[in-house]
Amino acid sequence: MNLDELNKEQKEAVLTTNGPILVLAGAGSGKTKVLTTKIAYLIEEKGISPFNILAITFTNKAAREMKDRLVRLVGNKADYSQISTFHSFGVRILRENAEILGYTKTFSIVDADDSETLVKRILKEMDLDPKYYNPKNIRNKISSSKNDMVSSTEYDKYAFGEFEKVVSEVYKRYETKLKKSDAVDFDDLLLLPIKLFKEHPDILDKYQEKYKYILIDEYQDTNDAQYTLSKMISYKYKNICCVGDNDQSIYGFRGANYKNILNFEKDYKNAKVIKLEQNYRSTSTILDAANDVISHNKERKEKNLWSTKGTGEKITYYKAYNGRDEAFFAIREIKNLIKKGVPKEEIAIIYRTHAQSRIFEEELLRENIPYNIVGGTGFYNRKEIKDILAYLKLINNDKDDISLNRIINVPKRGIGAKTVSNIADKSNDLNISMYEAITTGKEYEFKKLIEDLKEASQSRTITELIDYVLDKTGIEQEYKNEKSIESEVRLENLDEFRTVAKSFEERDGIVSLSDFLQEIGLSTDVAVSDNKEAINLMTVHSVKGLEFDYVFIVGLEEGLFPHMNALEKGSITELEEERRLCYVALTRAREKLYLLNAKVRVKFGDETTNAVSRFIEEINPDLLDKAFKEEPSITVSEVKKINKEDVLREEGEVEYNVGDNVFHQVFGKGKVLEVNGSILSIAFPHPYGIKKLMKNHKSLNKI
DNA sequence: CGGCAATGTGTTTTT
DNA sequence: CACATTGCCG
Repeated sequence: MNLDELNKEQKEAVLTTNGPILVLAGAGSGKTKVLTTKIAYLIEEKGISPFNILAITFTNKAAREMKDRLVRLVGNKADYSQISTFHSFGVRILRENAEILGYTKTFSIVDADDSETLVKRILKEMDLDPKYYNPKNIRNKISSSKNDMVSSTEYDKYAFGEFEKVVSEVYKRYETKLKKSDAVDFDDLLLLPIKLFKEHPDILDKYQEKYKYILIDEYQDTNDAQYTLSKMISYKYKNICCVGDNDQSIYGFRGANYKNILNFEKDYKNAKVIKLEQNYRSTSTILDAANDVISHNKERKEKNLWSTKGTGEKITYYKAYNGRDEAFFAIREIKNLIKKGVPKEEIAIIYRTHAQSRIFEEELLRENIPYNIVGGTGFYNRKEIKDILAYLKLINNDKDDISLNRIINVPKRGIGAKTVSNIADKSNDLNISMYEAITTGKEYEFKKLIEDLKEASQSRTITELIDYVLDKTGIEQEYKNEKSIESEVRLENLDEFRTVAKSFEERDGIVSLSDFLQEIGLSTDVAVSDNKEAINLMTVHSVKGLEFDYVFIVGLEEGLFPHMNALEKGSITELEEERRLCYVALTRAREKLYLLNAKVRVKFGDETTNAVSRFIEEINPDLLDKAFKEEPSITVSEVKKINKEDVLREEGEVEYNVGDNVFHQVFGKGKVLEVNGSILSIAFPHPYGIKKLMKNHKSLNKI
């Protein structure tokens, strides 16, 4: 095997196959390359069976990427290694040992939405006002307790205040209901394997023998449960290779503890520590900017990341007037890049929150530029998809009260809230599932329908079953009758769902319903529709581990990036996580970075003025090339004042007529082209062009 | 029970 | 703004 492409440290990381090793790898220092080469080396040179290798990543996207790269190195053998996220690894263990833990093999997985719905139902049962006891908040508390491995019984011991007592009771009921439904949540996928291993050392031993070689990517993002799990599996042979970078720790919100990476040497005696400090990815301009930003974090180990790639182009910084202008600028630049021959897949737009994607999507659609979008108001969050999934889940596991509740009256079949709550009461009293509790009435018709679907599922493939369900339940007919654009889209989505199921079947041969449900239960995006030759849109969290030649980071404003919630709490920890997030974003680019923000942004329906992100101000101005006319910049404290004032005139409305000359605070002199109610179209000199503005806006005056 | 209108409420990030 | 929840009426 040819290792000539690796530098000295990378080579050492690959060749050290036995014993614990920690690779502290700066951004772009080739850590994925080290991991994939190392797996290939184990298989090809050390004769290790691919079955004995476990590689863990943090997102589905990263797992897919790693698998693809490994296939390129060793061919289809790669399929025999377990390369997945912690959660899908957990599903596998659970599937193989379900009965021992008191579940069946066809257990359901509830996602974050379902689990919030469950919390709401419990609050209703307890007669508590969800306005005071916020369901989302309570769900988060339960989830983070689980991630810290605090059980409901333990939580109760330390629940003192009135609110915490309630959380404790909800937590207890939540666990009972899940168990009764033969269902697990995302956190259980980590906790139950740990429980299994604690209670059954013989089973743990089996897995330790199976997974003799363990590799974990993004180790700085492990939470307590993941940390414990990886320690357990690797305990016997200690052939564990963890790769990470504390400057890229961005999952604090879900309990990640970057100290795990610092404790590695304590946990594994005589661990070898290797530092990768040469960056192969980015130009020095990009790297300098990233270093400028991250150096403002106090809680960090100094690191010396260097590049030999040359200076490259300056970073383009564009301060837009509003979100639309920001998108215009980005798309105009992207069109130029494409014209110059840059492949579309080498361009990415990255943002802090999903909500920002829409305006870029609109402009890309308008310009006919193909794009992929990762995550977001995902496919699996659409109503019609959740409905068909709930049917499939109930067919697969009739104890699944969560799914039953969702679809017992979808499409409408005259079963109202009262009936449902009667069924729920009965099921609680007799300690049976809601499905079992149904014996009479219209709901019995529903039960007969499900019985028929179950019967049908025995002799059908998933795709055939989906068609059968859509037909028998009347879901498809309902949308067909509706004949609106909305219902057309829903029908298209259902078609897409068929395609997803089909590609599963084609990949794995015949798939069992529970395998199918358990696998897609963990995916937030539709991997199948990822097309090449398209530009990429995603959040900073999803972009980690990826790289592109041209990267546009948008929405660099105080309140958005860094996000308001981190600022409001005034906690340094959270601000520093935002900064690491920015570091991750900046270091994705190989050739050129574009930093964008908007002065005015629509939020909750009305306009707010944002100050420039502190992260831009932390970058040495010599690295920036400003693509806008300089005007007095707004400081953070000034914006606080502006936001309190109303930007619109309250009285003395000004009348505008076509041809009027106006002056705008930002765009300067202009001429009114069109008056349409309270909206004016005004021509401004280059580079602003024609803008639509509100006639009562304070920034606009008649001259 | 279902439909509609009024009212309220909220947006980080992922598995 | 967009969506969820509540309240009222047929």
